[in-house]
Amino acid sequence: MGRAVTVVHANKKSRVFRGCDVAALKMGLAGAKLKTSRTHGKQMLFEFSGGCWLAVHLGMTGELTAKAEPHEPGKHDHLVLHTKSLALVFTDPRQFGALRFCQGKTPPAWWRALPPQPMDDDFTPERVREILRRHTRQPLKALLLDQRYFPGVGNWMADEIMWQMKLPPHTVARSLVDIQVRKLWRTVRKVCAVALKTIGVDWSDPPRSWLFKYRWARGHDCPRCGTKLVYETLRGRTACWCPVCQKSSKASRC
DNA sequence: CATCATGTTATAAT
DNA sequence: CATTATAACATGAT
Repeated sequence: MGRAVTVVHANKKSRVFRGCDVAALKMGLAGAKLKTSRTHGKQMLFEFSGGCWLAVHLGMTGELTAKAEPHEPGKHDHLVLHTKSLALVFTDPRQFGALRFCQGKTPPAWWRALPPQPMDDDFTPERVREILRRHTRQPLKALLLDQRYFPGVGNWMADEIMWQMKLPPHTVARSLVDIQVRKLWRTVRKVCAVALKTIGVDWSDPPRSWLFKYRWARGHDCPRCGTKLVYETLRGRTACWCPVCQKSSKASRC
C-alpha cells in the first residue's frame, strides 16, 4: 500500500539506539513498507511488512518528521528511512529519545504489557486508589510523572492536573481521601482528553483559563487568582504552582 | 560562564 | 523484597 523503504541510514553509535540491534533494524526495514501505527502514552509503534516493528520515544527533544527527498542527514539525524519521495527522519540533539526494533507476528511482548492509559476503560478510580496506596509517601506530582501509572502525562500535564486539583505538587499520596482520589481520576482524564483534542490534533492551545500557557516562563500570575506563580524543583523537575489556589486543606477536598 | 529544558533509568539508600 | 531519592545522560537556548 505505502511506499517501500529504499535506504536505511542509522547512526549506530547514537545513544538513541541503546539496547537496539541496529544491524537487524537495517536488515529488516530495508525494502519494507509501513503497515500500521499506534501510540501508547509517549510512545509510538510502527509495523512494517515482514513482521518488523519500530518503536519510537521522542524523549524531550526528539522529533519525527517527513522530509522531501533527497534528504541530507543533519548532525542529529539518528535514523532516516528513505523512500522514493519522502524520508522519515528521527532527529534528537539530546539523545534522550529511544528507538527499538523487534520482529514477530504481533506487537512485541513489552508493548502488549503496557499499563492502561488514562482514557482506557480499565483506567479506573480503583486503579488510581491502588497506585496511591502503593506509594503513600510520594509527592503526588512525582507519581503523576510515573509512566507505569499515568502513561503520557508529562511535566506540564502534571502541573496542570495539580493546579486543577487545587493541591500543591508536594502533597503526599497518603493524604488523599476517597473523594479526592475520584477527583484525581477525573482530572487526569479531563486534562488528557482536552490535550488530545487540542494539542494532539493541530497543536492548538488548551483553554486560556488553564495553567498551561503561564507555566512555561517565570514571572506569570496564576490565571485563577492573580498570585505570582511559584517555580521550584521537585524530583529534579520544575514544578510550577500557585501558592494561594493550591493549598492542602479540607477546603480543596471538593 | 551559569542555568535551564515537553524525560527516563541505573544505582544507591531507606 | 518494596519503595524512595538522586545522578547521569548530551546538547542547545537564554
